[in-house]
Amino acid sequence: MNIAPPPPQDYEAAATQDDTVDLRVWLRLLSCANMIEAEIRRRLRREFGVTLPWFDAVAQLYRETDGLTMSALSRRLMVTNGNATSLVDRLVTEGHATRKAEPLDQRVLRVRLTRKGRTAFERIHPAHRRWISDLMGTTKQTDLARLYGLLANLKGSIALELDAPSTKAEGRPT
Amino acid sequence: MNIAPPPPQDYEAAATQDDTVDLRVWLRLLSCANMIEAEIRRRLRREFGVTLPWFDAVAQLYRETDGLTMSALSRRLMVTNGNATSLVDRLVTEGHATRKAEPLDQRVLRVRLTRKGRTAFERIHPAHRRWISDLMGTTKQTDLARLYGLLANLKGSIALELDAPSTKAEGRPT
DNA sequence: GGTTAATGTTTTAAGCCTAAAATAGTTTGT
DNA sequence: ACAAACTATTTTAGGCTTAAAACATTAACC
Repeated sequence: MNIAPPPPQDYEAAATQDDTVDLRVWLRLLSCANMIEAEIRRRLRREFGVTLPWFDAVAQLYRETDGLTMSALSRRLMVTNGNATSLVDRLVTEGHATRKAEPLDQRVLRVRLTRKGRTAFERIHPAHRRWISDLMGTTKQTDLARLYGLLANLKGSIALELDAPSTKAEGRPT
Repeated sequence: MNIAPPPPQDYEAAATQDDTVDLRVWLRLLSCANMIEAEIRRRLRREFGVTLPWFDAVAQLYRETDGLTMSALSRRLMVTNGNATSLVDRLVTEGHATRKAEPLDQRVLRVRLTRKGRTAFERIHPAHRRWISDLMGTTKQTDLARLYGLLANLKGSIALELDAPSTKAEGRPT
C-alpha cells in the first residue's frame, strides 16, 4: 500500500473531505495552472527579460501574418480591451508591433508584429516550448492525451453555462 | 459522425497541429482556469461587492481557527509575501481580520478572521460553491473523478520539476 | 557575547488587470 | 438626411501582482 501524499500548502489546502468533487477539481486545476504560470513567468524574466503578458501577446500576433484587431487580440489573451490597449502601446513604442486603422472601417485597428517583433519571438519560442515540456515531462503521454480530452469536455461545459447563466440567477420571468 | 467544434477564440487559438501535446494541454488548461476564474470574479463583484483575491484570502483564513502566519497565507494563496501584506492590510482596516505578533517569535505575525470576517464568508460561501457546481455541472461525475486523478499526477510532475530544475539549466556539477 | 547568517515581514517601483465611462466611427430605420 | 442604436477602441480610477530591496528578529557559530 502507498503512503498518502503530504497535504498541499497551496490553494488546495482549503479543500476538505466534505467538499464536492467539483470544488476539489477546481482547486486542483487552479493550483496546476498557477504553478506552471508562475514558473514560466520567472524564467521568461530571468532568461529573456520579458514579462509573461508581453510574451503571450507577441505569441498570439506571431501566428497571424495579417495581424489581429484589438478586439480579437484581447479575446485571445482573455483580457479586457483596455488591458490589451496598454500591452499593445508598449509593443508599439518598443518597435515590436504596428497599429494601423483599417481602410474599410475606421473604428478597427489592426495590430501586426514588425520584423523586430518576429525575431524577438523566434529567439524565445524554443525555450518556452522546452520549459512546458519539462514541466509536464514526467506525465505519461497517454495521461496527457486523456487530460486533453477531459479538459475539452470541461471547457465545453463551462462555455455552455456561460451562454445560459439564467437557470439559477433569475428563474423564469412571471 | 460529429462535426468539428469551432476553433476557440482564446489562448488555444495560438495552438497549431505541429505543437506538442504538452503545449496544447497547457493552453487548454489555462483556458479553462481563466474562464472559470473570470466568471467567479464577475459574480463575486456583482452579487456581493467583493473581489476575488479578497474572497480567496478570507476562504483560506476561515478554515484555520488559529489563523495563519503571513508566510503560510501567501503560500496558500500562491502569491508573494508583499501581495499578502496589502490584502491583509485591507482585511484588518475593514475589521474582517486581526494581525498579532507571536509571543515566542516576534518576527511572526498571525492573521485571524474576526467574527465579522467569519460572518461575511458564511454569507458568500454557499453561492460560491453553487457557482462552481454550475460551471462544471454538465461534466459527468466519472469524468470529474478522472480529471481529479490526472491533475494529481500533473501536479506531482510539476512539483518534481520545480524541486530539481537543474537537468537542463546547468547539468551536473563537476 | 558578538558577529554572521537565516528567517519573516514590509516597502518600493513598475507593470498588470478590471469595470465603467467616454470617444469615435458605422449601421439601421425612417 | 437624420437620429438612434450599435460596435471598436481608449481612458480613467482603483485594486492586484511581482521582484527586489529594506527592515527586524532570531539562530548559529565561533
